[in-house]
Amino acid sequence: MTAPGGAARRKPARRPTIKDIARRAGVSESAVSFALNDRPGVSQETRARIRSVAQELGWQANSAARALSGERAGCAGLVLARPARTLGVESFFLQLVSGIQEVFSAHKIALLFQVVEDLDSECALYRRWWAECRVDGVLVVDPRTQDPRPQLLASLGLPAVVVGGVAGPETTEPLAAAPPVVEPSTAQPSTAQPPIAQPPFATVWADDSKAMARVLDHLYGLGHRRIVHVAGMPGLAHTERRIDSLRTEADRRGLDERHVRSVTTDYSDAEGAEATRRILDAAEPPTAIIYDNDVMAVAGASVAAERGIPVPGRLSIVAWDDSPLCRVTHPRLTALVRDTAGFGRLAAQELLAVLDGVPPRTVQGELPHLEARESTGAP
Amino acid sequence: MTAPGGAARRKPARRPTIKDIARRAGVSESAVSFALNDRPGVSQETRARIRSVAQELGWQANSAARALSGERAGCAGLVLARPARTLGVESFFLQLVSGIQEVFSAHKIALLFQVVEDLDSECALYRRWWAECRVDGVLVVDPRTQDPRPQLLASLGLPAVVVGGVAGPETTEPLAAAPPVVEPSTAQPSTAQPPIAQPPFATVWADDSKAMARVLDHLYGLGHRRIVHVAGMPGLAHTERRIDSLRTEADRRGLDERHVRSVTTDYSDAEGAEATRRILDAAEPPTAIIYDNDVMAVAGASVAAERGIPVPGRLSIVAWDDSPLCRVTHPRLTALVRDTAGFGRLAAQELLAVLDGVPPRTVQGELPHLEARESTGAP
DNA sequence: TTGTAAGCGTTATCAA
DNA sequence: TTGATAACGCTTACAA
Repeated sequence: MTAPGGAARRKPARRPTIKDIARRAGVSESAVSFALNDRPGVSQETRARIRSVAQELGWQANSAARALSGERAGCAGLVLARPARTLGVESFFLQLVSGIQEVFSAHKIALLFQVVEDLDSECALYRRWWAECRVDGVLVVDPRTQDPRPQLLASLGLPAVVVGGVAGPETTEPLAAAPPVVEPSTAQPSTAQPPIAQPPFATVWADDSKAMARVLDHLYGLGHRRIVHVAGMPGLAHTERRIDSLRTEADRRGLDERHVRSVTTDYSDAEGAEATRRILDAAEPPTAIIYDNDVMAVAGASVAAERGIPVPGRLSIVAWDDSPLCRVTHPRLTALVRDTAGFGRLAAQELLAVLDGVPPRTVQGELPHLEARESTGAP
Repeated sequence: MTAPGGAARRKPARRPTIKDIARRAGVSESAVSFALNDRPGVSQETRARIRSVAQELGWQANSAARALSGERAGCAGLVLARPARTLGVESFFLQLVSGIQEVFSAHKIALLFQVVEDLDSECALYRRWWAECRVDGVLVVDPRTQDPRPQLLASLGLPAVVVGGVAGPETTEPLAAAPPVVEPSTAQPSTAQPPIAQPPFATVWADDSKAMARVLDHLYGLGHRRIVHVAGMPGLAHTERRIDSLRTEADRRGLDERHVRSVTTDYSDAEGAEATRRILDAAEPPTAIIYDNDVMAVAGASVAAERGIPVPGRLSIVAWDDSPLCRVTHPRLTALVRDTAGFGRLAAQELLAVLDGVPPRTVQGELPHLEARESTGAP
C-alpha cells in the first residue's frame, strides 16, 4: 500500500540516474557517463542510443553528485556588499546580473547571489562558499583601491573575475610573478594609464578615464569652465579613476582645482541632493555638475528646480549611467550610456575562461557614449 | 617535491573533512557527524571536543556531499521572469532579496537567483533545478491569476512559497483536499475576500484590497471623484486584486466606471507616460491618478509637467510603492509605503517552515501605509 | 556511548 | 570499446 492520496505529492517521480539509463540502454554506467560527457571511449552508435534514452527519461546530472566527484559545482557566486540603506533605485545590478546569466545559463551554470552588509561579511561568505564547495568561482564587484578580496580569493584558490576595474590587494606584496596583461584585440588601446600592475587577476573593466574625457569634451565644448563632479563612494576603484581622470582632463585644459573638482558621496539620493545644495551655495557655483549615478543626478536636478535654477540655462547636468529615470525628468538628462548587460556578459565569459584554465587577463568593456539630452547646454 | 611556488596557488589549503576532525579528536566519523548535527548518540564531553576541533580546523560541511546523502542542498531558488526591457529601475526586487537573505543566511541557506525572459523559461528552470537537486525549495514571485507554476511545482514535489499573492493553477482541478487557510494571529482580519481557495500552497501576500481602500479614502476625502488607476501587467494576481478592489471601493461610493477605472501597462516608464497622455486627453480627464509603481508615477508626473498641468492643483498623483524616486521629484509624490525587505523576510521564513514540514498556509504581510506628500491635494 | 559499513550519483581508473 | 570498481564527504542504520 502506498501513501494516501493527500500525501502522494511528497514523493513525486523519482529522478532518473545514470544507472537507470544504463539499464535501459543495456550498457554500463561508465559508458553512460562517457557518452553524456562527450568523452571518448564509446562508439558513436551507443553514444547516440544512450543520449536518446537520457533525453527520453529527462535525465539531468545531479549537481551534488557531480560536484562531489571532483567535477565543477556548476555554480558561480556574486556577492553584493551594500548597506540595505543604499539598495535604493539601482538598475545597474539587475542589468548586470541579467547579462551575466545570459552567458551562464547557456553553459548550465547557476548563480549564487547574496546581498550582505559589508566587505567583511563578503569575505566571510567567500570562505564559507569555498569550504562548502558551493561555487566554482566568483565575480567580484565594486572593486576598491585597497581591496582585501583578491588576496583572500587567491589564498583560497577560488577562481575569480574582478568586475568593474582594478582592485589592489591590501598589501603590496606580489603573490606571484605577474603574467603579462592581455588587452583583447577588439579593445581600443587606452590613452589613460592601464590598470596598475597587480597580482594576476582576471579583470573586466570599463575605461572610465576615456569616458570622463568625453564628458569633459562635451561640457568644455559648450563653454563650461566651472564643473563639479559628484562622485560615488570613495575607495571604490572606479570612483577614484573618475576623480583622477577629471583632474587630468582639467589640467590639460588649464582649469585648476578651485574650478573643477570632485566630491564623494554614498550614491544615495539624499547625499546627492545634499552635495548639490552645498555646491550651489558656494561663492562661485559651477555651471555644470556631473553625477556618478542616475539617482543622484535626478536628486540634483530636483534641488535645482527647488531653487528655481534653470537647467540647462544656469546649470548643466550630466548623469553617469542612463536609466528610465533620466528620461522621465524635466528636462531629460544628458547621460553616459553604457551597455551594462553586455558588461555582465563579458564578465561571465571571462569567468568561464578562467575556469577553463585561461591565464588571468584584463578585458576591456565597451566604451560608454554620451547621450546629449536637454539638461546640458551653454552656460 | 611539491609544486613550484608560482603554481602553489592552484592547490591551496585542502578543505578539512569530518575524517580529519575524527582523527584529530580521536573519535569515529559518525561521532563527528552526530556531534556537529546536534544529534543524540554522543556524550556532552566529546561533543564539545569535536566542536572545538571543527572550529579550529575551520570546517564547514561540504554542501555537495551533504546534498548527495539525502540531506538538504541548503539552497533555495528565486526566478525572476522579466523581459530584459522591463528590468529598468526597480528597487522592489533588491529589497525583497535582501530581506529574504537576511533570514536565509542566518540559516546557512544560499539563494540561487536567476533572471529569465518568460514564464516558460521559468518553468523549465524549475524542472532543471529539481532534476539537478540544486534547490530545496523555491520562492515564486509575480504570481498570476492563471498560473501554471504551482501545479508544476506540486507535481515535481518541489517545496515552494508563492510570494505576493494567490496564484491560481492553469486548471481548476484540485490537487488534493485543501487544508485550512491559516491566518497568523498578528494579521488583521481582512474585510476583503481572502485568497480564493486553491490547491494547498504556502502563500505570503499583502492585502492590496485594504491598501487600495486606503488610497481611495485619501483621494475621496480630498474631494476627488474622477480617478484613474494606471495598473501594472494584466494577469498578475496583485494587479487584478487592485483593479477589483478599486471597483469595489468605487461602487461603495457610487462612482461608476466612467469616472473610476483602471488601465493596464507593462510597468515601464514608457507605458506609464503613454497611458498618462491618453488619460489626460480624455474629454473629462481625472483629477487623480494612482500608479502601480514608482517609475510610472514619476513618468506620469513628468507628463503633467510637460503639459503645464499643476500637481496637485489640477492633478493628484499617488505612487504604489515608495522609493527615493518619489522623494526627488517635484512635487514629492504621495506613496504607499510598504516594508519590502520585511515582506522578503516573511517569505523566507515561510519557506523554512514548509521545508520543516509545516503544512502550507497563507501568511499576510504588513499592511502598507499611505505617506501623504505634496502630490495629492484637493482637486 | 561508540565504531563500522553501506549508500547517495557521479566521475575516473583499471582490467577485460 | 566496454564493464566492474573505487573514490568523493557526508548521513545513518546497525553492531559492538
